[in-house]
Amino acid sequence: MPPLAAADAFLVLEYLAGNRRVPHPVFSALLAAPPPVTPHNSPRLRKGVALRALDLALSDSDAEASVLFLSARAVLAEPDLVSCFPDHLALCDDVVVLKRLVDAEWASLPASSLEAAADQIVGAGAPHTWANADQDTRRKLHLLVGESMEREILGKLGQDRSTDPQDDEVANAPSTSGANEADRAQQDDEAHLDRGNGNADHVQEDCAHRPQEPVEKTTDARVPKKPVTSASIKGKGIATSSHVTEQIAADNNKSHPVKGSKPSLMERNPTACAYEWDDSGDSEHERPQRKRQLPTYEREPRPLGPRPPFLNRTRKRWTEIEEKTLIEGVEKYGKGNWMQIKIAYPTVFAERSTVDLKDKFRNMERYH
DNA sequence: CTAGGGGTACAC
DNA sequence: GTGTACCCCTAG
Repeated sequence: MPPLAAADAFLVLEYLAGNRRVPHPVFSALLAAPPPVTPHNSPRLRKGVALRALDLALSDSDAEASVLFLSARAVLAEPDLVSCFPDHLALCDDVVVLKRLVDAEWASLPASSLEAAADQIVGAGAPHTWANADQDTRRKLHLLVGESMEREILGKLGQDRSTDPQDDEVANAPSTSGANEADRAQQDDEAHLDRGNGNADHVQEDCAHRPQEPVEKTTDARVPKKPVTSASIKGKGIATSSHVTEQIAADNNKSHPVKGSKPSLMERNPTACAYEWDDSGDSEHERPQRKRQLPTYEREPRPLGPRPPFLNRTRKRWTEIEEKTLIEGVEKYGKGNWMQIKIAYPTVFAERSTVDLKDKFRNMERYH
């Protein structure tokens, strides 16, 4: 894997700085690692660093309140950091209140460039971005978000991508063509981006869940009798995310200039979701609005002994959309590349594991 | 990570 | 009871 470019490292660090679940020592190590990134490039990064220093000062559980308070005051008075804190923090004279104010500061951190860019592509800004994109940009956006998401976005715009011959050309190009390799390579980037978004929103704030329409039991989704041609993507050339993102950012800028002097592709996606590692939860109905408060990596230990059957997951029937997408994925990536398929359709398969995909396809082969 | 075996739930 | 759907476990 090639070393991270400074610009990419900055984007990652800027996001991580404001992610309170990333432990301070881990973040410090990342900050110290090459390529060097100056925290002064981004208000979020600066403030994240400052809040981490404050967190550290307030985190000694053994120390008395007065000691914590003095440590915190020292941080608040540091010349490099003082401009990052609002005045009322320095005026606060109670540790408990100060901790609450710090929590509020964490919660009010601005979105990172990555999140903001994702939002522009698949989030709230998507309709505007897509509506103003020319053919070339649209094709690149397609490569980034994937077919399912593109359909969703264009659906909102009242458009149909099937009328665009160029898109079809991209989608249907044979696996040996260079165009398709680029497709694959960029879809890899898309996948990475998507995962990043999910994580981002997990921490950031509300994440509007987009359930698939509850289509009842499929009647027409049929698996091809012959196993689908396996189109392995392993070993293909992979474009770096920075190449793709820079190009699209440039194109985006052309078609609709956005705020700031350095618009980025990686904008925030309020619709993306990530799930906590919690075996007991059914993610569909219990997603807190503000997730930034999550304090720790800890996870409920699984009870020992034999596990009662089907207590971990609720049984969820496959929708027609899921089945069709699975078939499409197998046609595209080949049977057996379940991880690739899951990554390629993160929204559709958000609640399906790779094993689920494999099992479902096996059942479809068996019984259809 | 994937394939395959096998258990349980559910509809008929 | 039977067939199917969904899920879990485990070996490679």
